[in-house]
Amino acid sequence: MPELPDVEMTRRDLKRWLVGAIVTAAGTDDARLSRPASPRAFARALVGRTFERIERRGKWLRIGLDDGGTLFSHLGMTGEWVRVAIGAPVVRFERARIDVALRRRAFSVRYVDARRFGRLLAVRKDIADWTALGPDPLADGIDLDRFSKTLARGRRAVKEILMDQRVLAGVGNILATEGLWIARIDPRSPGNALLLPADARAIARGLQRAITRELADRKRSTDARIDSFFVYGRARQPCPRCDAPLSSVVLGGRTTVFCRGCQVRRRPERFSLSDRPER
DNA sequence: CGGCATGTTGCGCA
DNA sequence: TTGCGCAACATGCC
Repeated sequence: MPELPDVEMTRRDLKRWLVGAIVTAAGTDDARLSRPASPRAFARALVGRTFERIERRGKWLRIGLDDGGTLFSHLGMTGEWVRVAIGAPVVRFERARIDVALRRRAFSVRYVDARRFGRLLAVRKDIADWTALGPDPLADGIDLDRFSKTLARGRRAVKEILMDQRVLAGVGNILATEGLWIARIDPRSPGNALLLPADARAIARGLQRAITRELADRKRSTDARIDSFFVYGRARQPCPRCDAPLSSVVLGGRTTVFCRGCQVRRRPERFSLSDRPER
């Protein structure tokens, strides 16, 4: 499920379901998801409380309670929130349950996560995972000047820089892949080879377009996933723009699809003029 | 059975 | 101190 657009859709669901709702029962038995808090702390923090607001930054959700407490949720790789009738049986891969009452209606919200890479913890102060996040491209926009400087500083491949949550919160493998294809920039290009303002601008626009596109897509169908991507998951298929067969490489441990035909690879300036005099 | 998966983290090493 | 490459995490699905 997870990446900025999915988490944003989840935030909208949870806002409708939970804001103003009072918790009548809650529980989890998964110490892994609630780490470093205890599973018992989850129920203790929630029961009797009212949800006041829900915010998203990157792939994290922060849900505020009426007593100043906070519930943090990260969907990991396979997490999602679903709403069911009160008293409904445990759903497949359910890891936590929150029963609530809202405007005289009672229902249950369940956290479901097959692989359990997600997080779900009730705490009384912000966690480092949240405070360390960089700006959110959707909520905060991308400050081109700052972004450009960040790119120029590193020699890591630009795609790895984009997926660094301290640089831009919420960009994952899909968004980085799609955004760079839209920007026509080779994901292997080192950041310090992308010094032109036009490069930062193209990447920022590519990411924004990828986010907007996926959001619109999520709104429509629930399951038309892969089909909506330009290049993600389409290695060896023709590039939708220039028809060249799409290539695949591994960057930062993640499969990366791109087009050798229309995504420009930038090389770093390896030598200054004084290092390599002409002769 | 083998390979891959939308994410994060910790470890060994340069 | 920083950065890099990777294995590991836990499980489903093709």
